[in-house]
Amino acid sequence: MIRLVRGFKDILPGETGLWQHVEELARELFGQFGFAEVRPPMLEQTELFARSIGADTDIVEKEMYTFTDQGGKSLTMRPEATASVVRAYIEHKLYAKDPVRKLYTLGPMFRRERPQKGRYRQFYQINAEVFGLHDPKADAELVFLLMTLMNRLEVPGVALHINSLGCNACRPRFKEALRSFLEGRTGQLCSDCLKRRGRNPLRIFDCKVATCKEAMVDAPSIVDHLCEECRNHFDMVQRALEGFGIPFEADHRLVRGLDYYTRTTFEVLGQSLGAQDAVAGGGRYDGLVKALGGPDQPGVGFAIGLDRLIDLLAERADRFEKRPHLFIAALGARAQESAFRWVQALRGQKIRAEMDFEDRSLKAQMRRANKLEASYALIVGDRELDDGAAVLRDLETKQQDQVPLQGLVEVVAGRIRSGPES
RNA sequence: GUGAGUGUAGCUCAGGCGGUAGAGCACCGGGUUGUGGCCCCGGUUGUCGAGGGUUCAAGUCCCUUCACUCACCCCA
Repeated sequence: MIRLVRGFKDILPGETGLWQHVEELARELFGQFGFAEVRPPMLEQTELFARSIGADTDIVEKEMYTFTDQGGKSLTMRPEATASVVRAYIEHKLYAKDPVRKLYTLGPMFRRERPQKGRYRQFYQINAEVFGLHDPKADAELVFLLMTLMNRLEVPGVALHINSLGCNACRPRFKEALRSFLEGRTGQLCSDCLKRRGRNPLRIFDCKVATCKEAMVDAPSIVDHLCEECRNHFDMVQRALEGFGIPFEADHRLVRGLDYYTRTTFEVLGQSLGAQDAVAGGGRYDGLVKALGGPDQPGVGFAIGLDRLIDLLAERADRFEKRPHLFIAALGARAQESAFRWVQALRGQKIRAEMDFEDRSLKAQMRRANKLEASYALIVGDRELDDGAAVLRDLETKQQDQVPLQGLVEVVAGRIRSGPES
């Protein structure tokens, strides 16, 4: 047997209804907020990701599906969407008509990580990006959009964390302050953190090793090192969020793994997700568009981890499965033909209808109707029945229970009186 | 890449000390019921993850391997 590739998964009937529901609701909401959908390809030139995400990041260093195609080009299955959306924004000069542009996209991403709960090698994201706005209200509105989606989906137990990472002016100064703080604590840091100290000391805030956590208790806080503009920006974002009535927690230890983020960053954490508890994350990336060869336009965006979001809603999956409304049971060959016509006619009226093709026992057919939770089962018979009157009586009582098809179908035990055309 | 746990019917799982497989659910047929959801009777289903070894004999012991799960790491 050929099995699926490690870290990949099939999304099966039973779950797809929930996926569709989430996607439909998201599309509707994004539309209401003025976002337009873009669909960039899943394959890009490798360089795009090296330049945007950062050549030193884990994603680019060891997690990308990269290969050389027959033309000798290095291509990569996208590990995230922002880079592609920015590329498209620049390439098609979407800023020309109006530099302010709100875009969203939805689809699979690929990273070759060790699979575990909430982490797959092909995973799905919904991404939203806003270009052309420096205003902190843009950050806040984007977060508001994200939390509104969580609310409409009735996602249980989520918490919003926000932070500011500063800009090119103040972040380097903070990094230095952090490094000198860590000078005296070399002995307490794990080997990973010692490496991080040189490259990206901010990441040490993330470490879960007990001694590292201890060492960081008195560490300087980024918020105390922000320049005036960044501090004001962060304050305004928080005030705007309060204005929207969104509860959040300012978390000065929140950092991001992608190099392009500046100023505002945020994360939505889901309880009950285990170690991979980030349902959504995002932030501002004011230098990215320019760095990729576009105009000097700012950006803010987020990505929702759909697989994790759906995990949080999984108990309700069954509710969104599409089932036939009506199951038509037929006894005998002639009844089968009539039933077949009926089923087609009903479908033509957008009623989900089903039947058995084999001439099986009534019991078997009823059992199947039941299993499908068809709200209604009709009997169309041309076979001699012991007590046709009883069948008819039974049907009539059911019709009263469950209205939708009254008048559409008229049936008697023993033979159909009116066909689909009548 | 590192570590731990698990791999027996479609699903959930039993299978002391080795003697070549079982239950419940599901599925199929029948009975009963006001010719459907309850109940009763009967039936089908397994390369016991894969490969090798020890043994007269291995699901059960040993080795290897693969997969899954969770955690580290990283991130959504």
